[in-house]
Formats: sequence, C-alpha cells, structure tokens
Amino acid sequence: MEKAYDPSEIEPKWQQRWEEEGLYRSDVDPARPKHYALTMLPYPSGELHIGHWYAIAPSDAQARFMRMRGRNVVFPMGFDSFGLPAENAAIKRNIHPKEWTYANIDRMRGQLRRMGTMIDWRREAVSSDPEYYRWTQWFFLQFFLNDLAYRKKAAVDWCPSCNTTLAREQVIGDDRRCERCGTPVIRKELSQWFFRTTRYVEELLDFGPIDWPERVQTLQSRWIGRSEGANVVFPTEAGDPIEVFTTRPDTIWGATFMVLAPDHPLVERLTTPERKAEVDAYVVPALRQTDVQREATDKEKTGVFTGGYAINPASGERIPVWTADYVLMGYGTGAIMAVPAHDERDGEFARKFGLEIKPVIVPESGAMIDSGPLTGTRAEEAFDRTVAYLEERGAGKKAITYRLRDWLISRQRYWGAPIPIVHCPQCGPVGVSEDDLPVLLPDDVEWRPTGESPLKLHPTWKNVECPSCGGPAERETDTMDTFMCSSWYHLRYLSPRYDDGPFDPAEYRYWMPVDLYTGGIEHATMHLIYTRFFHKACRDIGIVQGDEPMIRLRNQGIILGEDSEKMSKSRGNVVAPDELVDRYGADTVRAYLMFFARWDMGGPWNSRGIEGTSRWLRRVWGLFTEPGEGGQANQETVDRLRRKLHQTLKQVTREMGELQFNTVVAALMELQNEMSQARSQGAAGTPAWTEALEIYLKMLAPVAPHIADELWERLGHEGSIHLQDWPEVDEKAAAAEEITLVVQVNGKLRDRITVPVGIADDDARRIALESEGASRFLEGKAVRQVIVVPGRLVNIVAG
RNA sequence: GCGAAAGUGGCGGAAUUGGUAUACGCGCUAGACUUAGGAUCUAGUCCCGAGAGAUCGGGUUGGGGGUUCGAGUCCCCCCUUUCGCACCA
Repeated sequence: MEKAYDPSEIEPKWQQRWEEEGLYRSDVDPARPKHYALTMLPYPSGELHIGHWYAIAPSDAQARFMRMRGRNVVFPMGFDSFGLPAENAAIKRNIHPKEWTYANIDRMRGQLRRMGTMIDWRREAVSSDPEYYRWTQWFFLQFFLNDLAYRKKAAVDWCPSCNTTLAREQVIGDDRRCERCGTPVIRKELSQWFFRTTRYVEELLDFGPIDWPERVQTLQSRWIGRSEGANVVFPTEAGDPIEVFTTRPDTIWGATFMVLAPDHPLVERLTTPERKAEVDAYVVPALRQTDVQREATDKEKTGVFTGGYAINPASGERIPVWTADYVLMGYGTGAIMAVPAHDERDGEFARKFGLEIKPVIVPESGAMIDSGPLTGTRAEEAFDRTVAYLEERGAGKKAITYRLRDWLISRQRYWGAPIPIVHCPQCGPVGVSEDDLPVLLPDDVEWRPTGESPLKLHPTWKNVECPSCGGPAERETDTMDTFMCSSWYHLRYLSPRYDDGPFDPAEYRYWMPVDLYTGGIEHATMHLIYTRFFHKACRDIGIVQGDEPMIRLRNQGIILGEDSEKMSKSRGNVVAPDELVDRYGADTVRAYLMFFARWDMGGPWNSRGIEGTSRWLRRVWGLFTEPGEGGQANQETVDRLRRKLHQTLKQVTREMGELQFNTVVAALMELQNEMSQARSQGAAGTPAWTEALEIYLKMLAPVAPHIADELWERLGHEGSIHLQDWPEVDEKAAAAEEITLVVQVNGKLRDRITVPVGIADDDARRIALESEGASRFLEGKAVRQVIVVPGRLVNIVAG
C-alpha cells in the first residue's frame, strides 16, 4: 500500500534539498533571456500574515512558470526595515528598535522558507543594514549635488508637551491631540529636506512606456493633479500685488472679491489696523487645523474681511480682499479671484457674507457677457481670447498648476537612515564625503520618549568637522523617509553585497528593468510615484538607464476575514497562515490562495473552502501512486484524454501569463477529474497516460512545488521538475474532431447536434433546419432568415 | 459630492470578449464502503410548472428601457455595495 499524501513529510524534505542544491540561484547569463520578477518587500512587523502569502505565493508561482518557459528568472526578497513601528514597539516593550526589527526579520524569513518559494536568498537586502543605507545616503548625496535635494521650511505637527514631532498617525481625534499625552498639537515650522519631484510631473503623467493597471494610472494622474489655466496679477491698494491661479480666466469680469489662504504672507500686510483683531482671531485657530479638516466640503464656509482692496485688472473694479480657510496655501498661489456667479464655493461664500454676484457667462451657450471688449465671445474661444487679452496688458499669462508637491523626506525620528549632511556655521549645509559613508546610526541612544530626537540628544554623535572647511560643525539629526529606502531596493537586490556602488553595473545591465512587479494597490500614489521619480532622477544624473524602472505592474486584492470585514486583531478575524500550513501543508495553502478568488479582487476568506483544494491535491497524489485499473483503453478514451490534456495545457499556459490563477487551478482540477475517469476506463499504462502524468506535474509545479517534485521523483526522473521546460501544446491533439452545434429558433436554444468540426455552413444550416428540436418549433411558420456562426451555432429566424 | 470597480445559484466564483449562462470548488441531499474519519467513492443539486419516468415547457445574471437574428457581455436611466479622492481655484 502506497503511503498517503503527507505534506508535513515531503515539504521540509524538498525545501532542504532545493536549498542544498542551490536550485533557485539565479545568475547573469547573457545566453538566456532574463525575467525580473519583483514583489513588494514586506515591512518586518512581526510575522507573516495571510496577506503576505497572498501577495507572494501567486507571484512566486508566476515566476516559476516564467522560469519553466525558458527565462532566467530572478525572484528576490528583502525587508523594508526602517520606520516608525519599530520605535513604537520599542517604547511599548522596552526593547531596542534594532533588536525588535531583526528578531522579526529572522522570524519572517523562516516563515517565507516554509512557503516553498523560489527566492534567491543570496540576493536578500535589508534596508536598515549599514551596507544598504550607506547607498541610500549615497543617493541622497547625488540628488543633493545635482540640485534635486533642497532645504526649506515646512510645517510639522508638534506636541508642545513631549516636545517632539508627531507623524500623522500619532495625532488622534478631531481636536488633534498627541497620542501619548493628549496635549493638543500645534503646527511648527522646521527646516526640512525636499526632493524636486515636481520637475518630473509631466513625465510622470506619461504611462505610454509601461503596462500598468488603469486604476493605478488614474490614481497617479489625480494625485499629480494637472490643471491648465492662467496666473493673473491683481494690484492692491496697499501696494503688494496678489497673484492668483485660475482655470477659468474667461470669468475674470465676474471676479467680485478675492480670498487669501489664512497663511498667505499678504494677509498681514493687507489687513487694515481696524480689522486686525478680527483677522488674527480667525487666522490663528485656522492654522491649527489639518488640511483635511479645512477641506471638509460639508463644513460651512468661514472667513473674514481684511479691510484691504484689490483692483480687478480686467474690469478695473475695486474689489474687497478676504481671507478664508477654504483657500489652501499649498495649492496654486494660495490666493484666488472669487467668481461667485460661476463657482459654487465662491457663490456659497458670497451669499453668506453678502458679496456681489455678477454673471459674465450665459449658462446655456457658455458665451461671455458683460465682459468689456470680450463681450459676446463664444465658449470655444473664451479661454484663449481672455488669456491673450490679459497677456497683452501684462496682467497675466497661461499657466499650468499641479497638485503634486516636492517630496518632503526629512523625519525627526531615530529609526531611519541618517541624512548625510553636516551643517557648518561657515559653509552652510555640506554633504558628507562619499568615502565617509555610511553615516552610521548609533545604537547607544536614548530612544525612549524624552521629547527630542534621539540623535539630537546623543552626547557626541552630531559633533563633527565640516567636510569642506574643517571647522567645528554639526550633523543633520533628521533621518530619511522610509519611502526613500524602498525607492531603489530593486537595484540593491541585484548585488546586495557590492561595495563599489549601490549596485553592480553588470547585474544592472542584465536584469533591469523589472519585468513584472506585484503588490498592493495601497502603494499606487506614494511608493509607486516615488520609485518612478527616483529612477528618472537617477537616469538624468547618469546612474541608471531607461525611462521607467518597472515595465508591468499587477495588483492583488485584499483578503477579508470570514465575516467579510477587514482582518484585524481586535475583530478576532485574522487568518494565521502558519496554522493552515501545519494542517494542510504549504502547497495546499498556496493553491487555495490562487483558487479561492480572482487574484486582483481578493475577497472574504472561507476556512471550509480550503478543504476542496486539499482534497484535490490528495486526489492528484492518488492519481500518481495508486495502480491503474486493468483493461485496455479504447481509442476514444485515449483521444479524449489527450484532447483534454492539451486543451488544459493551452489554457494554463495562457492564464499563468495573464496572472489568472483561479481558473488555472480550476482547469487542473478538471483535468484531474478527466484523468481519473480515463484511468477507470483502462488508460493507465498507455503512452498517452504517461504523457498526461508528466505534463500534469509540469503544470502543477509552479502552483504546488513540493508535491510536484516529489511525484516527479517517484515517476523515476532524475533532477528537479523545476528545471524542466514547460511542455509544448500539441495543437492536433487539442483540436476537437466533433463539435456541438447549437440550434436556436428565434434566439432560443432548441437542439444540440454533434457534427464534424469543419462542417460547411450549408450543411450546418440544413442539419439545423431538419433537427427534431427545431422542426417542432418551426411548424406552421415561415423561415425568414438563418444565421450560421461557424463552429458554434445556427439561429433560425421564423415567424 | 467627484472618480473607479463591482452586483451571476445557499456561498466563493466561471463564461474563449456579442453566440450552449451557472465551469471549478464549498455547502447540501441520497447512496456505497467501512480498520467510524476533520476519511474516501458514486449520483444529484439555479428557480417554477407538467410527468411514475428518461424528459418536456417556461423563467433567470441588481431593477427598467434600448440596439441586435442573438445581450451576463454593448448603449441609456435608476438602485445597492466596496474602494479611492475630497472646497484643487
């Protein structure tokens, strides 16, 4: 009696053997076409959850498939290991962030090995390793030297009690209090480092060279937020002109007042002495709010009159200047011309405060009225003619504005890559010499909450000589945003221990760009814009080649809990992959994750559903280990087996390429059913049976790599199945000799007739008309038309 | 409010892109086999009606309308759910 399928026995065995044989090592090989399969690296939060499995295991299957298709595939892995959670966990558990992080990495690395992936662990990169962040710092220096990094003041949320900067998630409640001590936060201006992402806006909007989901393209486009319009200058009575951006310059004759953002520098200068008290009383609390709060649409409009007046450069009218929080300093010029007749928000504001509303556009036609010399201009010309008019008079010019702002990379945090800058009283900010990298993050810091950045409080760390003049100077004590680390990890994977640069150019030339990048949609606007920017910036500096880092992107969906709610510890609906692996084995978990839902959609977990996948793999095991029934198969059985086999191969080949994993597994289940049936009809022992067994295992190999290798060995093969070539479809075998011709009368199904595959249209038509099912419904009716769809159906139109 | 995606049996989902709706799996029903298991195997399982029966007829892809010989698929209107964005001038 053969042994039953026992994944707990075979899986560790094969994992060990793969490791010993170096089966998944991938090296540069110019003789073979490469395939760089990349999946987003995890944050070492503690342990791998089912969402990690969902992202990684099907990606691994696809990479394995590509490898069998003849590509030299690299599928690397690493950890995005800097970041705030390590500091929070450290404070909560009184353990050093480094210790916490590396313990988690060890644990998660072990879990990843149990998954049975083809990860080449020699290429592992960990972003908090000095040999990694040395190069993160190096990239910063390149940006600094090439005018892509600069410093400016920017507001942060600040807790005046803890005396520290708070990240967005550390500020809680509508009244915006510090999560630790409950003190209301204030906004504080600090000098911080920015990258010039805005230099690349236009190129970032071009998705032509890459195959990315529409959804991601839309999200990025909206995030970048390109608007065409005009900048127009309004003189003021106080002297300083106000510049505004408008997408509707053609409504300028209807601009009856202006609004400045509360933090606009001109608010103070335009405010008249008698209005000052009221303006101050409005502006100060307004600035404490977040943009999100200020931008809440359902909120009633508020604002105050500054007492100042501007001149509308088109109409020449004297119009009042207000300040209101519905105008944002961060967008456009931080000031607007208000056209209450044609802008909903301005209209609402004007009605509330009794300001003049002057229509200048005919609602139906869009033509301009009451607009001085341009009165009567048709809608199509309104924009261009108004801009030309304003340009002639030096009052404005065409302009494009973007929502996207430069990337703020400074973090007033400990657990991150130190910014490699020295502040010298004589020379200003000076880059650390490349030879002195990495600027090591010291371990001996006071990382408990003291109210200051740990690096600032370190007794000696920040004291250095200026790299330029040699005088006494201080290190920058801010660290870098972790998105900086994750913007280039795909490059470090190529040569994680390379010492002469961030990556080995030979490896780069062979492997880049990434051919398939998989990961969650949640990174659509941050990571995926930053990494594209990073690549383009590096291209212009001369570090990398090509316009885009990742050619094809695909997103997996989210697995919800069994209650259809988002998984969370507090809800108690978290699915633990380790328990599933203990019970069913990694192959079953992998296969079920590929089967239970469309991969790009995700959906609620079903703990009973996995039984079906488990059953299937046990049946597959039986197919290979139980002796076939006696008897001789007839030709029909053999033909049917081969037809199903090659049809399945064709489908699986196409769908693995398209990442349609659920139907791949369904097709393999169907073929297993067909093979069981063929065996009971005596097919075992025929050449077709042997062919079917081998092709079956090769198709199974990417999905369930352990059982496939085990059964491959039991078939008597030397060497791993994962080194085999993907089988070729035998089109002849796959082709059906007969088809089912569907007969419809007036579009309704009336009969099904088996006919030869290449049947002539006339014959199909005749057979359909004569069919029993159709003739029953044709009695007493005249046939008006017969539509023949070759190889499919005949529709008889009668009445 | 704007944008995107989705809505198919009791459930997860399939449908070669305009041509047999409900593949595959879960669950359920009945039976077989038992060394009684979280086992395995066989048959059945969209709804309604007729029939002892193999079958036969009708209906069905959130709702309504349209295009078409033919619509789950295309167009219009509406409803619901999920996810983004949210006063962007």
